[in-house]
Parts: sequence; structure tokens; C-alpha cells
Amino acid sequence: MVRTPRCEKAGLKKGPWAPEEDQILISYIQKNGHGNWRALPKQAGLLRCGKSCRLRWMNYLSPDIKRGNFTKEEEDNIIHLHEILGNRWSAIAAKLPGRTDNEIKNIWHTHLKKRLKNYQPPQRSKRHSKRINQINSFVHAPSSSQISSSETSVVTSDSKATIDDQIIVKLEEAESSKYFTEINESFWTRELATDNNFNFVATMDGEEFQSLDMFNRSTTIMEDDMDFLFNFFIKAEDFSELPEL
DNA sequence: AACGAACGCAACCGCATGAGA
DNA sequence: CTCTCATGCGGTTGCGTTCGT
Repeated sequence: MVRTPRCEKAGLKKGPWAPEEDQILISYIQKNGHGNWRALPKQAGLLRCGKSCRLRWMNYLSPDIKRGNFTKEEEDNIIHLHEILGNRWSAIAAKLPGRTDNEIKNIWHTHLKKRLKNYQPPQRSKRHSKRINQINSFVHAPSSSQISSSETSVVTSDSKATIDDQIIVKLEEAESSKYFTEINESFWTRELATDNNFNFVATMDGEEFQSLDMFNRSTTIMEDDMDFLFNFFIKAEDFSELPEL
């Protein structure tokens, strides 16, 4: 037995929205908000199902939506975030104010996937690359630390340098952990500077974590990396096992 | 100019999840 | 605990537009 979709109830419209319908929806939501999407169309006098109304509002009519073409910076961000998050369009959209998951999904399938065929990761300093390699060796060395425990998470946004199955597994672990949502630029509470480099320190539940990604002061950190300061992180006690450069 | 192919994007569908009864 | 319902999400579809021949 196949359940008939609610939207196919007799009399409910499907397909593209007419300008008059848009206006009715906008006026109604501006006046009453959208407490209950299912009840909304009836109350607003629309011959649409609630799901269709919600989608139209969220993806097109909401004043929060930024219309127009994606900038190069936005496209780069999408590519970067897609490497971390995969096809989790809503999670990617959350990082791009004014853009919807649907829009991002479309731009990915129509533009960015093709662009990626020729995509080259931004060049980092040699010192930075060396550090990344050290981190990988450390992370992958089975006996070097307790880093593989589910509590200790290693997260990277710089997956161009480190992407492999093991890191992805760790990313997924981290994603479900209590820490993941905290790991943005405000996650780091302290800057740890040595010579011309610096990394970041955060304290969570009495435990100290350090960013494993060491930035060179002379690189374009403000442009390239500031939005993605949730690079690597690791318990400080494990960090001490890392060899110095 | 005509026509088919490719593209771009809005909208739909089915499933997952979470809240509340 | 189970069920129902509302909402959110990701994959897919369909149609209008643009491009190439």
C-alpha cells in the first residue's frame, strides 16, 4: 500500500509559484509569522501544501536570502567546506549567511564540481607543509598517542593537505562529539606565538587543546584561514609529543 | 531560422529526526 | 514505550533558457 503524499490532496497546486501566491505568502508571514507550516496555507488562503509554502519561503522569499551570483570567495568557501562536511548542504549553508542549502547544492552540481577537476589547493609555505606531514605521521602512528580514542578528536579543515580515510573517520567522530559545534574562530581562546609562527589554544572542560595547524605570520592568514580556524585540534598533553620543527 | 543538447535552478519527493501526546 | 505529526534534509526531477550545429 502506497501512502498518498499530502500535497497531492485534491485541489492543492503544484509547480512554479505565481507572483500573486508569493505576495499572499509574504504578506501573511510578515503579519503572522509562520508558526505552523501545515496550517499556514489554509489560514493564508493558499492552495498549496505547507511543505511547499515552507520551501518557497526558505529558499526564495525570505528577506534573509542574498540574491545574485556567488562571489569567488563564496565559491572557494563552499569547496573548502565541502571537503570537510561532504554533501551536508545545510551545514555548509550555515557557514554562508544569506545562502540556502538548495542554492549551494545547485551551484555545486552546476559549477563547482567541474571547477574542481582543475582545482589546485592554495600554496602553503614549505614550513607549513612540513608541519602538516609531521602531524599526519603523528596521527597515523599507532603507538604514538591516545589520539585514536573517541574522546580525542582531530579535525581538519585543511583536508587538501591531509585528506585520507583515517582523518575522515576522525572528523566524523569529532562531528558527533560535544566539541565540534564549538570549533570556529571563537573556539580558540588564546594565541600561542613562537618566533614567526603562531597557533591557538582552547580550554574545554578543564582540558587544554591546541591547534595543530601552525600558521606562519608572513602568510595570508587573514584572507585564507581566519574563517577556518577549526583546523586541527588535539589535547595539549598529546601535543607535547609532537616533534619540534 | 530551426532544432536538439546542455545547462541552471526552482520545486518536489521520500526519508530521518525530534517533540509531544 | 509507542505512535503521530511537523519540520528539516539531501537527492532528484522538470521545465525554461541558452548554446551549438
